[in-house]
Amino acid sequence: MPRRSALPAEDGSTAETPEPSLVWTRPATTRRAALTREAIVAAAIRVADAEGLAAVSVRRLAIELDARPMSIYSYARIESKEELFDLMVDEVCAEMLVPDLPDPWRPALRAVATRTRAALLAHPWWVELIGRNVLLGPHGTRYQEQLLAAVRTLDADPKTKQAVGVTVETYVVGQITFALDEQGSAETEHRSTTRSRQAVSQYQRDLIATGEFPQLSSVGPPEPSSAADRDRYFNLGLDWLLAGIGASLEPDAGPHRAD
Amino acid sequence: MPRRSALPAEDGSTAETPEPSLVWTRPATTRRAALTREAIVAAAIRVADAEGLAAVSVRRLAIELDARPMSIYSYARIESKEELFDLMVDEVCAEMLVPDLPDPWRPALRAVATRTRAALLAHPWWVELIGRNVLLGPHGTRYQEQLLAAVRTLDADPKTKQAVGVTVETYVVGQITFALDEQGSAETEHRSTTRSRQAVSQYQRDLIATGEFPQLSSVGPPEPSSAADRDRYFNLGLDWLLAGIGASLEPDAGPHRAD
DNA sequence: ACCTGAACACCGTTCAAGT
DNA sequence: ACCTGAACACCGTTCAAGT
Repeated sequence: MPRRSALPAEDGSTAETPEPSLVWTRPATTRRAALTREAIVAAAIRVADAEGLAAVSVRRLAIELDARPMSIYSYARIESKEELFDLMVDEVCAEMLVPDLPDPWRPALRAVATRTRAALLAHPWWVELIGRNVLLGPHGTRYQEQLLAAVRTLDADPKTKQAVGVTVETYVVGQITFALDEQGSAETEHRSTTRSRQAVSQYQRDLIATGEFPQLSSVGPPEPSSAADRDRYFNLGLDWLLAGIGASLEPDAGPHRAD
Repeated sequence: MPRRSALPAEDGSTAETPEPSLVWTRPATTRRAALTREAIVAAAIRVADAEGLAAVSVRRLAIELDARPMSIYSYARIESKEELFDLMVDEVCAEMLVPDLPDPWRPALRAVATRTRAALLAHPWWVELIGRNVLLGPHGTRYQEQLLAAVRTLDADPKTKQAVGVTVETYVVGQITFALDEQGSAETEHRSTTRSRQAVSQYQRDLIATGEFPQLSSVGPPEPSSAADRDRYFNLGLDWLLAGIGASLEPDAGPHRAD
């Protein structure tokens, strides 16, 4: 930032014209040039990851990028904040793409599910947005293509194969939704300071003590599960799902009919 | 509302004392008595169902209930808007309770899944909230109890049985998340006026035309599915899931091992 | 034409003042 | 003590004015 000394020469210097800066001291790119759509979306994702979706505001992004609020609209070329959310959703979809998708459908689906889950754990707010933002950006489309590619070796009609892909995707998103409770997402952590974990489990213990919850009391209070536990149960459910798909669509491998 | 005429008698009337109202003209219950927590939560759910979660604001509820904004806080006895969301989430959990849960785990899980799905289709915003609001209200706890009751006839250790319940719940929530795209939720409908369905499918068609999406182009563009279709695919995926669970946990009924 | 400052119509919540 | 009006510190977005 070149400073121009418009002050009267109190210090004895005689500089009254704007001091011409040397090319070396001048930044090669102006700040404006850095205010690209990519930078804006990246900043939004950074804020959402760290502080939750609620912290993503046009004004906050402006501060983050050292710009004025309305510049966010003009430089990202968005017409509303919701369009910014569209861009954020699509960006995360890029992270869900598996570099080398195996050919057989089981490992392929497992790879997609694992990578999708990793991306969603890193960007928990995605789940909140996907309910209202359709998956149709370039990366979202690529993700759908990947899902179809994963099931292409299955011997079934296209509609059914698509249903398999969607079912697996669906399972991952659902798992994440509940995993977020226990994991320490930005919002969850904030909540736990407000109403202490202790008060919460005390309340649940009191409820169970009424005797109205025989199943819950026999299992005991739901203890917080570790990350390793959650991985294990995620894979267990995925096993069940893939086994069921295999049993229904590849009856030669072990015929079993659902009731 | 009894009016007291404190105005000077410009109209010639001589009423300077507060006119005593007849008992018949006085409302039996004051408006304040109607401003209960139940009424506030019900109004919030009504607004969220009709116009989406974003339309639920303290000020809006005040208007809806003919009260002042801060009265919402005092009468619902909430300390923040987020606590109102907690109450809304728990209220919907009540709708997920199945009146007569069958004993065998398959029909029981099917009944829970179906009813959960119906509740979520009626209150799409629930999914948006559940990511950050733990299920620990009285009805939420009752729902967890129901999930455990549904799997109690399964021959497996408690942890595994719990995983079965969570997996099914997870599947339902995931399905809803994606179903909302296609169904006409409040927000989605608003969106479709902003960016026309036509522009959207045109964009996707152009993307596919690039040839980068061999799978998608062979399946054809994703046509909007009917409600009946969505029911069918929901049940299809649920069949796969239940079949997989059965095959893994009841190997006597048809041994099949997942790879 | 593209960019943006000021203004508008909202928010949730604090807090002091009312009863 | 309980309730609430006014005020505060934010929002997203419009629009007219700047360049």
